Amino acid sequence: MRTKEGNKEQDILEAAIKIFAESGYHNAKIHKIAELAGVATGSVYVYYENKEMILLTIFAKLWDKLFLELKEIAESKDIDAVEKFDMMIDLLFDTFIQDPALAIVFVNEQNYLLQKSPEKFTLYYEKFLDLGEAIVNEGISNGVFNTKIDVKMIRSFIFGGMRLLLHQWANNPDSVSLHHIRQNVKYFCKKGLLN
Amino acid sequence: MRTKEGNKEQDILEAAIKIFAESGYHNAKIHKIAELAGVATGSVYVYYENKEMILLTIFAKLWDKLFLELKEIAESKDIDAVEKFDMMIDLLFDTFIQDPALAIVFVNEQNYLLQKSPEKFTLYYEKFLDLGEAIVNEGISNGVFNTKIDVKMIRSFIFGGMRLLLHQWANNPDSVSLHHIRQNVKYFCKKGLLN
DNA sequence: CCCTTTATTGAATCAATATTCAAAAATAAA
DNA sequence: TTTATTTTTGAATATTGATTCAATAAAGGG
Repeated sequence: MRTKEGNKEQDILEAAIKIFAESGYHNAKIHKIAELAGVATGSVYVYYENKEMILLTIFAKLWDKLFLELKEIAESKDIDAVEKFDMMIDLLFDTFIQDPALAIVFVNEQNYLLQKSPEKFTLYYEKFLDLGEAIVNEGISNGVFNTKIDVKMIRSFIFGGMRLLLHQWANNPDSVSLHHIRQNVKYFCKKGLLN
Repeated sequence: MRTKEGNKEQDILEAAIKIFAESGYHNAKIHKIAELAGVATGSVYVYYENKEMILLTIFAKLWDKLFLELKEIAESKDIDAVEKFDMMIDLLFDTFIQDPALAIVFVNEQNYLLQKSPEKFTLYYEKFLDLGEAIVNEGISNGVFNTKIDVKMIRSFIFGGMRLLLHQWANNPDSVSLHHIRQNVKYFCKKGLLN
């Protein structure tokens, strides 16, 4: 009997995020991922069925985390909608500030996956956006947010805007502080949403 | 002497937009583009150096058009900043409403090109965003737009938000009217921007 | 210390497709 | 017509890189 040394599954995933971020999914070579992870090329296939499964795993874990944390926020009884909205923005920024490479992969490859195998994760993605929508709707019911706005649309708009800013930041983290971006986004969105 | 029949260069470009939209750039096959354009595989290479040049040409033409038209708007003396802002949003929506496939390619492949050969077209892209920024700055000088906002940031935010909405619409044009999207975007942004 | 089991390896395979190019076809001028 | 020139063709080539798998290594139980 031989036992597994270290956590190659995780090592490979982390290496893949870096390589995908650097070269883009389609130009990323499996042997480069293996090299960075410190394993043999073949080992990658012991842990992941194929290249696409690696990408899928990255996204599944990310959306899972985001969904669970936003759920916590959305369901909290003693926080008002405006505050929840703030926390949602923070959640996204905080998630990516810890891993710029993940932010790049997220922005660049999300559309590809959505096109390639929607059934596999449209679910998570939609569930997350639905929670965001619920928060805004709560604000509307309570009379703090504007009723003139189509919430489904604005949730996508805000999400798209944040995505682009995150991407720019992740590609060049020194050019602007994420804190500054975050402040502006919150200010702009709340001004747009509030009565 | 033999003369060219029709306009294969254009036919190929139009076919490429459709195929890229449908399969994504990386999964698009040259022979499929040729087939749709009604030419032989080899003919594609008579008109375009390689696959990437086709994509580059699509973007160059698009950005060129957008830049020139926004320039017209931005430089006009007898339109105020708020109206110019409106027209800018309209310009983007009008461009893509005529060609949903182009909208999909635009959203999906822009980041790839930006990463692959920034030098080749960062220029156009930046020039367009700069014009948008100038419009907002004009509104600030005239006291109609809010000074608390970082214009460079918000121009990206708005652009990113519109991009995502366009993408959703282009993938499923019947689900929402682009007119409705446009109204909401204008309303939300102006509320966010105005004093 | 051997044996069995499981983990790891990486060179060889193999499929996919972008690109090339020699041949064929079409046109216009002579 | 014939010829010269340019366009078009699509089968053949060449490359690349994902995936496989037989061989090797390590670990634990007996």
